[in-house]
Amino acid sequence: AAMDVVSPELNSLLPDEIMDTEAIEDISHPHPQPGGAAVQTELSEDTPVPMETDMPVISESFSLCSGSSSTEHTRILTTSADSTCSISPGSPHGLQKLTAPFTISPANHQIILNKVASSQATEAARTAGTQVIKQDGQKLLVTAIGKSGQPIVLQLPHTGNKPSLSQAPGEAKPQTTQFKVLTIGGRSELKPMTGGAGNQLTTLQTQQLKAVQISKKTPTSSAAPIKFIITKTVNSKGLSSQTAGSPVLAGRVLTQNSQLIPPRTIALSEPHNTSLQSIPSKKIAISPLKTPSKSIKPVQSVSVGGVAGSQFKTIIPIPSQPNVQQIHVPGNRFHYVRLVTATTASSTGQPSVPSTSTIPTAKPMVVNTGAVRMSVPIVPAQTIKQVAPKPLTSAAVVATTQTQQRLIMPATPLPQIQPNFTNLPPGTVLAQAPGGANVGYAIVPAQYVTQIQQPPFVTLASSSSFSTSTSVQSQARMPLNGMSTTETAPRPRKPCNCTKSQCLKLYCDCFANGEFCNNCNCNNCFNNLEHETERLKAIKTCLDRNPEAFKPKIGKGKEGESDRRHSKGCNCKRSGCLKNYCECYEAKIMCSSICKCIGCKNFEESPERKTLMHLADAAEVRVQQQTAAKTKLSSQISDLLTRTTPVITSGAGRLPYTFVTKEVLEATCDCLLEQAKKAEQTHQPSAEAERLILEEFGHCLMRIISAAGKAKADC
DNA sequence: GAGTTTGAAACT
DNA sequence: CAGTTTCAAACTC
Repeated sequence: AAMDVVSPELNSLLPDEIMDTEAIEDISHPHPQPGGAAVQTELSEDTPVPMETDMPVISESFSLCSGSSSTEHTRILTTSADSTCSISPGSPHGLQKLTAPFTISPANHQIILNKVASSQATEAARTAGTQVIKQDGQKLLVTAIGKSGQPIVLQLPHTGNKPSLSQAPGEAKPQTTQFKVLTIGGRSELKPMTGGAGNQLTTLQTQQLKAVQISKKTPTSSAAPIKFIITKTVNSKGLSSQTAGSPVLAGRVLTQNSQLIPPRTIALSEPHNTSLQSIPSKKIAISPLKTPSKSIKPVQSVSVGGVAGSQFKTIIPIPSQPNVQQIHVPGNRFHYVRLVTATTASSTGQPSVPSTSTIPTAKPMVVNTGAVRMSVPIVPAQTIKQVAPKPLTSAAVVATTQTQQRLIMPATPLPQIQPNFTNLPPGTVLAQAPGGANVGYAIVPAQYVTQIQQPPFVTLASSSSFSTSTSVQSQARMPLNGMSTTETAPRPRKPCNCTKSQCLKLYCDCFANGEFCNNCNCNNCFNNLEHETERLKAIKTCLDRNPEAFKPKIGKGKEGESDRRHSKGCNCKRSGCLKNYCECYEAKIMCSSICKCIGCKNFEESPERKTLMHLADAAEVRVQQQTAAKTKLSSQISDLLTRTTPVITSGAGRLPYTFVTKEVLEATCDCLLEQAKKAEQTHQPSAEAERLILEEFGHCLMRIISAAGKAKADC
């Protein structure tokens, strides 16, 4: 039996947000079959999954079905329960279906879906740019790496066969794993998989890397959590030779044939030697997203089932920037990145071999969690300040391939800290596997990106930073026109000025928002990677005090955004709730019945409030007008200079003739006339006179040229 | 920019 | 849970 990548305890504690942001599709069995384990998702425990549905089993093969049209942006991932994918009877954890909304960029068409049992495999795959998930000894590796139009390679190792993940590519042990190579038009090819050097990624260096990670959480009661991660990787040109040169351990990654035409239908079969039972129907939670992202086009979606049911569709907008894909999770202001590091299969007795030893180089892997609106800006790499390089064994880096943004997600566990995961702020390493396995969950805020400079080690993912507008600050900055700031240009968080709290208390806005301090003016700041331990302790303390500490204060009301209100209400006494001291006012929302404020004027009919709002509106308009005027003026000046100023920057510099102004011309003429008079007065012959005049003219020209050169030098 | 005011967070 | 203190942002001058 393979070790759980994520312990059941930890898994059960994982917050919904994590799943949401990961675009994890959960499949649960609504009607547990006799002899078959009921599939229950973690989300089903206490969180309704709106998109759950029953899915009939269509085939006995795990299949990925893409859209029928090559130009179609919507693709469907279909998994049906069969002997290979269903749970064996009596198995406490039954994962039968994998439904994963993920984006498949038309340009890359790379999908990596891994289910691997061993830690080495996990690490290896992770290093190789894949995500590994194991299920009870079963290994499922679906990997699609290649150029556009290349097939998706899926590998499904046998349950009984443990991958020798630590082995070098060349010494891969023969395995009876079978995988199905999916090609365009549904053309598939089933091949035996024997890990080896031949199974390597060979096209990584020339392609963009994107990944969508989809995992499934198992119910708390499940003894063996099952997680699926579907990763779509698109090689990025930015990927260095490191990536290219990194062999996939145990040969779990197959070389793509770049000559294939764009895939349309993807079918993945997963033969198993286990006596798994097929499940007639599945309850599939396609998307934990409570609300689909707005304004999404083009859209790529993955759904479970052979039918491209819209109800299963998770709409994932594809941003113009291939590497920027974000997930908008309403109600969540953080974006989460799950880090699943390798675990040691204790039950199997498989020796724990440091996977890193066999990994020649770190391989950046981008996990696209889907496009989202952003309210937390991703700071360009140039602004990266704090760097906390971590050993390869203790840190993972999430990176975007193009913007060079990286997230370090420290996987170093902090056993003594077991906070309420639901309320953990970003950047928190959630837990360590009970068995000592190195399992880390990291909730990483977008701003985390700014913490990292070096692209260390295992780069996992992601441009998926996002933040919904539910945070107090985001809402507070919502423009008066009602348009969310998340729709506009991202605005950097205000730097804090903490002096005594070490930025480890909720006094600090950065900390309170689950962000690291970045470009702040704080003193003795501990809210950074260098003080990971202290920060985690502080988080725990805050959560002990208030489990909701890191949740947005402004929750959506019953009727949606128009009815937002403060979760606790304010307690203002002297501000009349019409100053930014008031959290309600700051969030641009009315005080509600739960507020305990005194002398509140922040209600709908309040004349003071209306006046204030009008003033603010006017001020806003004024600022906008001024800004526009400045912009216009600047543009005009620039244009004027461009048109009136002669070419200066050309290779030869400003041309001398540009200095022949009217005055210069007159002076030159005067000089020439003076020379003519002089020649006349001295009774010079006409030829000599002409010579003198021409000579003077030459002198004038020289002077002009000299002046031009001097002027140029001065510039 | 220094000082004051304010209310949430932290503490008792 | 209430009262007090601490804290950093908001605000004023």
